[in-house]
Amino acid sequence: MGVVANEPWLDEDEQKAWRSYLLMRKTLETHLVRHLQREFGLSDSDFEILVNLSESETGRMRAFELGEATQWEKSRISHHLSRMEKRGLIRKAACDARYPEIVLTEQGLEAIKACAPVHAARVRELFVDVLGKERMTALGDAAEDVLAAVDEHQRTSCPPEVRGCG
Amino acid sequence: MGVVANEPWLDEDEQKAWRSYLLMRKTLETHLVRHLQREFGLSDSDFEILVNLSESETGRMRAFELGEATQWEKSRISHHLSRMEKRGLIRKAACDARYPEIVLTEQGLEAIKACAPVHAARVRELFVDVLGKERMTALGDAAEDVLAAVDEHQRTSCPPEVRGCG
DNA sequence: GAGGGTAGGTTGATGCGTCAACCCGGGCGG
DNA sequence: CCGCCCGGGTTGACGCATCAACCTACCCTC
Repeated sequence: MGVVANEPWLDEDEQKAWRSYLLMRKTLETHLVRHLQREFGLSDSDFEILVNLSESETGRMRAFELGEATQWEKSRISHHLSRMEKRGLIRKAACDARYPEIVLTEQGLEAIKACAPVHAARVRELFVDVLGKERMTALGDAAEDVLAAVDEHQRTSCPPEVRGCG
Repeated sequence: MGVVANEPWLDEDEQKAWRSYLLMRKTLETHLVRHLQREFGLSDSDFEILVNLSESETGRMRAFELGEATQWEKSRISHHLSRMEKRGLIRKAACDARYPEIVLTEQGLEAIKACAPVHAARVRELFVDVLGKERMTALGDAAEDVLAAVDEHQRTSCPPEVRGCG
């Protein structure tokens, strides 16, 4: 039907690059996530939480700190922490008499210690080493620029209540 | 706890670039998806199907062709097409006496015609123009390299039954 | 000290993505 | 003809992500 092809809102090169990016992004993520899941029984969300907890001084954080760190919505945090608690990866410790702290359990610590190096090696093999030092830095910078643009776009062209979570 | 920080499986620069990439990827996607959803009531999955259908000669494709085009699992295709049919964006036409063809409805066509230019403009603003011609091409090339590496990795280090969908 | 606002968190509904299991018809070896 | 596999497709169950609504302790102001 050529709805898009006949009115190229992105020109050919732009389309090509954009679609390559989309494909890479999806393929790489799917691949990494699948491995994490099959080898360690962890989802990428589990991994993200565990990384953040394990990087903290004490292995304990408030839920909303995790929210800031991960940029997730609070309800997502809440839901996911519940699931992780059921599986014994974390535990909620009521110390503040109000807001529980999220504590990394022994099991959670084992899990992250086991899978992090494997995961990192895979990231290195499939991304870091493929791109090489220079393109990595370039990509990092590019990412910052895009992030800035999105932030700007959020601030200027969205009514505040549309901006969402953060 | 410094589990990760003390044993840097990626060095500092690598981490920084990788995490910038992750953040950009998520932020950009969330932003685009949210707009698509709020302004047109379309999910990114809807959009992807509609783009593919609308780019075909006839506006009709077999489900498995859509599967190839999108790289989705067959069950995902099936589920999603059902949902889209319920909403009147597509329709299943039984022409082959066995496998139905997926047909773009009038409504589906309207939807994609309405949202594609807006979406493309946003992609341009937040991505294409931010990066500029050169970095775009560089990124496109980089994406191809990463894709190749993942393909390679799938072929070599995964047992065939783990490789998944396609 | 009563009312309102707000930040942190929970809950439920709904849509999406994946996995495993199944269905079904066509091709093929015996 | 029977049994088998295989490709295309559907289904159900489950975990995940988002949205909207709600709860609640604290703070502020009057």
